[in-house]
Amino acid sequence: MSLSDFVKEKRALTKLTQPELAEKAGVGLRFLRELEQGKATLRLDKVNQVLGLFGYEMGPVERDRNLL
Amino acid sequence: MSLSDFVKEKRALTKLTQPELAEKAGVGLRFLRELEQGKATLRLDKVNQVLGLFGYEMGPVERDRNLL
DNA sequence: CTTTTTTATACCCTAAATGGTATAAATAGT
DNA sequence: ACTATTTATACCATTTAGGGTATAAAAAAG
Repeated sequence: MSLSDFVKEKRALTKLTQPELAEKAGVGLRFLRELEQGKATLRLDKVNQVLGLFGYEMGPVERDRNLL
Repeated sequence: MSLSDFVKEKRALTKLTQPELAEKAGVGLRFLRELEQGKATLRLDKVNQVLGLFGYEMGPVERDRNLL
């Protein structure tokens, strides 16, 4: 599962809009959209601000192992 | 285990110097050093270029769970 | 269908991340 | 001890990510 899908799914589960999630995470709306659209050149700390709301953070995982 | 420690450990196991790893990964030496020193505002794609050499990539993981 | 809400796209601007290089410090080897 | 190798720090220049905003498209609600 890609990072963008992960965020989209978590946001759907919490029933937040993009502006709401962006505000809660303390990131710009522009950033959150690029995150959900799979932009590769994102800043790690900003991604972590978003994942933190869901109890997650970015870390090294083995490639091509699909988690669930 | 932090990302910086993860990279330092992997690099030690492969017996590469920072310049060697940086070159193999296609990132600047400056970047690799900041990575190993725990800088938070790194670009995700650059981090992935490094982790890729070790068969890893950045992905969401539950917080406070220590892997190994 | 129409209206409302949500999401996507397209700009501009500023801050800062990255690369490069040169020097200093630390570590390893003899 | 000294020397060679590796790593850390400090600077400059270029590129670009991120914030903001305005508009357009799409989805949801009525």
